[in-house]
Amino acid sequence: MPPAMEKALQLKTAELEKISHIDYFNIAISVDCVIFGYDEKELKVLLIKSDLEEFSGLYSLLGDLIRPDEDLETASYRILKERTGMDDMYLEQVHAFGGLDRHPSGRVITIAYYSLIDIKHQKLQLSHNELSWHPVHEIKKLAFDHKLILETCLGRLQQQVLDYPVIFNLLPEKFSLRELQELYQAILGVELDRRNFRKKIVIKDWLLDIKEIENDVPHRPGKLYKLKPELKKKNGKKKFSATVR
Amino acid sequence: MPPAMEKALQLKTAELEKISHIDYFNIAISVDCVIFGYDEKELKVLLIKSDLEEFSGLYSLLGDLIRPDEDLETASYRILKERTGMDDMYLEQVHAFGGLDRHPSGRVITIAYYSLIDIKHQKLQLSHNELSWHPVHEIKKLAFDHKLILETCLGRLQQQVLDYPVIFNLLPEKFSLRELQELYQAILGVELDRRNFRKKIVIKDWLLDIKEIENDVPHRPGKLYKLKPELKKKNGKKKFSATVR
DNA sequence: TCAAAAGTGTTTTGTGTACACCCATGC
DNA sequence: GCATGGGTGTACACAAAACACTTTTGA
Repeated sequence: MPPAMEKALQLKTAELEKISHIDYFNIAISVDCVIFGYDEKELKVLLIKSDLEEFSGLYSLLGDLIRPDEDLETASYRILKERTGMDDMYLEQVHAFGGLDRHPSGRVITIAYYSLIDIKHQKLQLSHNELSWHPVHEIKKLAFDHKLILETCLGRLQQQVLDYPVIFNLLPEKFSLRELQELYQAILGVELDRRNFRKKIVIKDWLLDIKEIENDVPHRPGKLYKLKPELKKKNGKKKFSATVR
Repeated sequence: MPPAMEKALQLKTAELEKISHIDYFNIAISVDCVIFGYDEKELKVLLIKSDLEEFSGLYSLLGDLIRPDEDLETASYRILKERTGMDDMYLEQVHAFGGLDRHPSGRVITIAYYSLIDIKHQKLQLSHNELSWHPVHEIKKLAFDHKLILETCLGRLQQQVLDYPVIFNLLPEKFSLRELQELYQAILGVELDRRNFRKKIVIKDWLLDIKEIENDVPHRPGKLYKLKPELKKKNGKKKFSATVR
């Protein structure tokens, strides 16, 4: 018996004695990452072809079992690093999913995170050629309960974009207000008025005018902005002052 | 080897082979419930004296390991039922906590829920005399990482009370607007203007005037209200239309 | 000179907030 | 009649939404 299991036998909880102790360790724990990207004016998610027979032909989120010596965030960052080559990505825990039959091979409880990444970022290396980006709104069916997980994470993202400067993780460092507006529209699924959008963004005081303009556009170039550096923390939304309500 | 563990060996994940398979089952999973109540104009939480030596003298949240044959919500409801005698309580998942050293007896990942209950409800039976209600704002130290869990759940509750009619689970069926306002104040930790509060509540259209008035009050009695029955679902905030923002 | 998008301001409407008085009841 | 909270309305500030024209650039 491995030491951690021995240790756990010392746990005192109300009902522990009613069930064979070893059964409590028949549950595996995984992390699944919904990795959002933005390209061609669409919100996309990074998926992999499922390697389970039960789900042949279906795609699934990127996930892995949690190792005994790593905490939840460490596991998530490991998956991101392994799959994309990047670290220091924005990451946020969303929800735990623990349905009895969610995994065909056994009981697996998963903790879902979402992550935001610039698809065009030079460091992004999709190590595995079974990985591919899929437009979020065109996804019909995924392996496991991953469609539900995706929808839950999208909902959380939609809640957060209005109050916290997280969206910039989906854009290159320099961007125009048009690109930013198109991104909001893609995430929220609404059309926004250009003038009102600009006013609202200015009020939030997130942007730095870097005194450059677009080039290579077949029309009048727009000004470029950066996210203010002090807001650039990849994780920990607690650092931003939430909107007072 | 128990069957679920055998099954799990079939799991194919990127890094599985690098670590002894059995280690993946050295992680236990629990549920912890932050059970909020409201009494004497204070928000309270139901705690139990910790039965671990390491935490002697400290209180902890109510929790238990998840059984192999129950899903997360089932485990939470079981704990609520066992400890309070009530079922059909409002319950909401908040966050998973998985720090390596959060449990002194071994690796335990916990999924935190918060629950709302009317302390005065006739069916509430605290089965175990080590259970007691503690004012949330006076709690300084708890066993494990339960202080952090409590704060996280309180934060979530504070977010939700403004947009969803969840707070009524903390009140008796009939209540006055004064009681409701005092409850909001206790949760949010702010003073509210009485006239503005009433306007805001009326707009939300959550309340039913039941044409009764308080008695036993040493002043002019206020009107009594109920939550509209169609909003009374104990769980599933998805049923309420979220505030458009 | 045309196409495409940038940039900009005013009006209206709704919401949040601050604030004061009279009323009904129990004691 | 006094203490206590119940019940109500108005004015101001700010935010959100609707809406159109001129400017700049590349092709």
